[in-house]
Amino acid sequence: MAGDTSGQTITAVERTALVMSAFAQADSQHLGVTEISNNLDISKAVVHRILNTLRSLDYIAVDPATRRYMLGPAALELGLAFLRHVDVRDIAKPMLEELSAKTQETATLSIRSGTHRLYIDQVTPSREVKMTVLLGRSFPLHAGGSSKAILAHLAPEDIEDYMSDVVLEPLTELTITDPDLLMKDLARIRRLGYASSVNERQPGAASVAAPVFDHSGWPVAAISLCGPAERFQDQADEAAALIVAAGRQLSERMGYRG
Amino acid sequence: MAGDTSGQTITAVERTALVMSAFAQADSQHLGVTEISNNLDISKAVVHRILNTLRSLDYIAVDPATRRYMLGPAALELGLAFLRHVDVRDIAKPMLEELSAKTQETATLSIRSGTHRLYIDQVTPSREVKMTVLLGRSFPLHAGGSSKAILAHLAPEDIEDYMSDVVLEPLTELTITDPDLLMKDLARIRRLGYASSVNERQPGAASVAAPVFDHSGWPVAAISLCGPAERFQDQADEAAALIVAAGRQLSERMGYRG
DNA sequence: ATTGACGTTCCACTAGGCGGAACGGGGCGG
DNA sequence: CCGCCCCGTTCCGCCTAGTGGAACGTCAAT
Repeated sequence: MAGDTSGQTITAVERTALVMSAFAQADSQHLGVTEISNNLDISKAVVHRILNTLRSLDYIAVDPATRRYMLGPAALELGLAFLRHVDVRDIAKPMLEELSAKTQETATLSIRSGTHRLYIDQVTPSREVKMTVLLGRSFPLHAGGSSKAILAHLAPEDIEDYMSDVVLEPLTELTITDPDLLMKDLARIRRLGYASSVNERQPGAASVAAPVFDHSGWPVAAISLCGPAERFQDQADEAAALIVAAGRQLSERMGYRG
Repeated sequence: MAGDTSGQTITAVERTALVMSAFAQADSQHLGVTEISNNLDISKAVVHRILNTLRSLDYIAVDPATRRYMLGPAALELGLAFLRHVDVRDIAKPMLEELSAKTQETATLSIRSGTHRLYIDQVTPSREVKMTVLLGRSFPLHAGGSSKAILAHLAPEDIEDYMSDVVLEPLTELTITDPDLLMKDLARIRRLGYASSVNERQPGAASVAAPVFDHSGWPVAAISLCGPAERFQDQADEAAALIVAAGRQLSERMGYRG
């Protein structure tokens, strides 16, 4: 993944990026020229010129008293711009397409909204019998693969709250309505990294789903593969592996640091 | 001011910083090589090499389908690192909450970044019609309450520089674009201790803002209260008193000695 | 006073970046 | 369905602009 060396690069730029990363990863906010120079094995002269250049554009600030360097406001601007631009839907779209193409089943994306979750996108395969979900429709967090994938990774106290505040209403005959059973299932989901569901939310439908974490580590969305129950079961394992990988990749691109 | 050219610099690094800033300030998340090349007047080959280098270190991500570029997770890491080291935000948080609770309007915190300022935090009230600002978005120092509160308290020569170097671009129909009028307003702001603005930065929005001084006496941030113009005007005086007190308190806690 | 460590600048060398031009491919309109 | 156009990408020779070892100035601690 990272550290790809394909294509042409510029060493000066690479060094600049390394210097910035040194600040991002440092414990203390101040770093000195020599310190950076030693750590990255770049000559002091170069480190100084890089810092000086970045300073003129507010990416780096310098404390005139101590002559030490720290990150500047422009660095923050970058980070917040990333957050502003990150749109799960855009990023997930190509993944949904790939997932659907590979399995010939329906791939969906849901986001959490309080005690519910709602579908915000889907890609369906080109075949006669297939599943289609209702975009924008909201479902409680205890029924269905995507729902459980999110619920399982909330803070323990939030899960407790959900269990006590929300009545576990059944959507089908197979919806889990017993808190203890649900808790057990959630633990299993955390262990496996994905949730699976058969006829829980919709009769005749089965799914596997993985959580999507944002930069602060909370599950904000879920990505799933679903289809008609009888045929879907056959490839559930394969689908699970795919969905876990997709969830992980999507989380990374949302800024989640595993 | 910003844009200091003292000392030695590296053009490749400067260009890199400009490219990154292009992403930070862009409205859309995707930017193309040609687009950047034209805007910054850098040859396509160079832009491509810069992006490719940054990509290998996760500062930039590329959509393989569209071949367009966007900010990568490392950019977020930078921003979060900056926040970790800046304590204005932590100190201000409870004040923002109190301000918002008392007035039932939105309280914001901005910091200066060269000739701009950007929102780094906000607390919004629980009501249906309310104002929300875009965190990380940067605005020039002449438009809006928070901007003017900072500008007014810069060193006189820095204000002069700003007026002469920066075109007073209008963001709305009511943005002050006449240098003389702006100077008069700044004087008023210094006299009153707070800045107020109606429809200057955003149509339909009004605000009052106070500067926040660091230990060396320079305005590094601004704290504000803002809301929908018509309803906010009614309690502007009350809000002004609150914001002045908050600004003073925050400055003290940043090490400012009146 | 002396030392050492640090940030900063100097200077000659040459490695490395530069950019105009050519290439390849994907999308859009005809 | 084809051709056109535009975009991202790479090529290649020129030469500028970055490099880094060394020297300098400054400060703090000894």
